[in-house]
Amino acid sequence: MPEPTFLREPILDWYAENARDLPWRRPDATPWGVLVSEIMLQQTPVSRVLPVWTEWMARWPTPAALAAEPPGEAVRRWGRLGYPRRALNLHACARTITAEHGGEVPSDHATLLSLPGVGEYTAAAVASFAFGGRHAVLDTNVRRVLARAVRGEQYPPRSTTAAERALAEALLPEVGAPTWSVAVMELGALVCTARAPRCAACPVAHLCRWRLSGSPEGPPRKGQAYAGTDRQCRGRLLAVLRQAHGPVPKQALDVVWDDAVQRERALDALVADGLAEPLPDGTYRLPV
DNA sequence: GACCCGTGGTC
DNA sequence: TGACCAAGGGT
Repeated sequence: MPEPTFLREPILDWYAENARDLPWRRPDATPWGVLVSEIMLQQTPVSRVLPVWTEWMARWPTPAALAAEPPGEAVRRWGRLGYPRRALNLHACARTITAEHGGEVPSDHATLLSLPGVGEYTAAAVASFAFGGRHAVLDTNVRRVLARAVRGEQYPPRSTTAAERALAEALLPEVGAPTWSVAVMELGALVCTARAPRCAACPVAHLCRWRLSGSPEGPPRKGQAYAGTDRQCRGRLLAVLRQAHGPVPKQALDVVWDDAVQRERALDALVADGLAEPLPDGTYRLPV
């Protein structure tokens, strides 16, 4: 395997020339802005996050501002970003930060990790990008770049392994770790893409082990079915609650999904997740 | 580790 | 056209 540190210079030079100008990367971005961006970006493309993030920052520039709202308002303003529990998580983050951390986003990895919806990746990303900390940032982009360039595989393992963490830590420079991390992520997002990698534009194509071995196709990976699932049903039901500006009669929910058994199960799950609230009169609304 | 959780774009 | 994919996390 190529000495992994050989990757650093070319990738950092490439990033200096090709980095996108994203608002949460600007010098005036706050730790809160970074945290909001990282949670919005979970499994969600940048292009869809941009307008929602901008609205959130204008409306709720601090954790305290969001904490003052009912959780349902966060869900409503989440729009169609998907995985709406993230909106609830962000709202809970805001209340915890306001109540227990003096209104300031915590800077250390362990405390970040204790916040709802903040896992290993997000804690490392916020500690790095908002506070300059030195942490291995292993997202799907980084994992794919390292799998190809170093391990010679088309795709990384399905779940993160100890070997991947060890490699990411070994690559982390003593100085400038956050820039290195965002540079690898950017390379994965713009060049070393999952489907049709643009190897002609890649600064490390000449030492990419996967490329050098002929870019062999790995086994096909099964995607998740969606049509007809509870997830799709939940999405339809929640869309009705989001669009309404008050309680909606149950009949308004019934008309968006035919299968009554599945519909009731999904609605119960939304209530259990705190995304919907049943009222005594049989209507439903976003949580207050 | 397996499975669940939304949504829309892409080839 | 439908399968795959996108800065994951929780159970």
